Amino acid sequence: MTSEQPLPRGREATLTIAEVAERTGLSHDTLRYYEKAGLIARVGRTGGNQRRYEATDLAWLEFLLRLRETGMSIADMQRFARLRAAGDATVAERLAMLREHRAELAARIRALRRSAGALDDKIRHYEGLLGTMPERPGTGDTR
Amino acid sequence: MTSEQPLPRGREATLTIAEVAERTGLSHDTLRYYEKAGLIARVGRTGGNQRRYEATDLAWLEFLLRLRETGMSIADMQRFARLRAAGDATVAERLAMLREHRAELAARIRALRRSAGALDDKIRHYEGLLGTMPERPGTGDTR
DNA sequence: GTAGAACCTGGAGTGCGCTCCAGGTCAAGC
DNA sequence: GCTTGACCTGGAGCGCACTCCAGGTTCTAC
Repeated sequence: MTSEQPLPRGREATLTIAEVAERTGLSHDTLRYYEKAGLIARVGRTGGNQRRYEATDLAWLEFLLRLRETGMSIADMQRFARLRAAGDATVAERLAMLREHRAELAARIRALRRSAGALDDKIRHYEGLLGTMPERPGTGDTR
Repeated sequence: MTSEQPLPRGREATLTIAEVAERTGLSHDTLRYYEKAGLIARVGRTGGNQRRYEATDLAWLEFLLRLRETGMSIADMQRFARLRAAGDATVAERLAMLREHRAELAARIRALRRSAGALDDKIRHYEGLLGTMPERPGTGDTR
C-alpha cells in the first residue's frame, strides 16, 4: 500500500465508465464527450487516472438524459450545468429555464398529438382503400 | 405566343417556389432538396424551366411535413414516396409503414409525458428551494 | 428593350451530436 | 511478472438535414 488512497469512502460506491454506460445506455465515448463538454463536472479518478463515477454523478446524468429526451440541446444543457456549478445563487435562473423548457415540451406534445390524429386519418384512408379491418382497434391510445 | 403552352389548365392553379415556401415554411433550398432527394416527384415547369407547383404537390408536401414533424427520417420518407410512385399495388405496404410509424409515435408521446412528469417534479423541487409560488398553476396541462 | 428580382443547377459547406481512431497507460487474474 | 482487456487522451470523421454559393437564365414591370 502506497500513500495514495484513490477513493476514501466505501469501495462499493463507485462505478467504472463501463458500468455507467451500461446503466445509462450512453456509450463510453459519449460519457467522455459529455464530460469534456462540461455537461458533467470532472468525474473522480483512480490513482491511474481512470474514472470512478459516484451515485450523484449517475443521478445527474439521468437528469440530463431526461432533458435530452425532451429535446433540450447540448448548448442549453451546458448552460444549465454551468448554472448548477455556480451554486445556489442561480436557482431562480435554473427554475426559469426548466419552466420554459416545460412549456416548450407541452407545445411539442400537443403538436405531436395533432399530427398523430392526422396520421390516424391517413391510416383510415388507406384501410378504406384496402377494405381492411383496422388492426387490433386501439394499438396505442395516444389521443 | 409560341407553340409552347407550359401550363394548360387554369393559370391561377399553380404556385411558384416562393409561394410554396411561404405556405409550407420550407426554404427554397429545402424544396429543391426534397425534389432532388425524390421526396416529391419532379414538379411541373414553365417553358423557362421554373417550377410551378400544383395543389396536389402542396398537399403531398404537407403530408410529408407531418411525417417529418412526427420524427420520420428522410430515408423513410423516401421509401414511402417510392411506394406511392409505384402505384396502387403498394397500398398495403404503405399502410404497414404508417401503422408502424404511428405506433412509434405513440411510444414517443408516452415517453415524453413521462419525462414531462419528471420535469414537473424537478420544477416543484426548485420552487420549494426558493419558497416560490408555482407560476400560474396549469401553464400547459400535458399530463 | 432593359433593369432588377426571382429562379435555375451542381456541388461545397455547416451545425449538431456523437463516433472512431491511434497510440498509448492501467488493472485484474493467473 | 505477464497477459489481456479496460481505460486514457486529443483529434479526426461521420450521418443527417439542411444551407449556402457561384455562375448563369428567366420573368416582370417599366
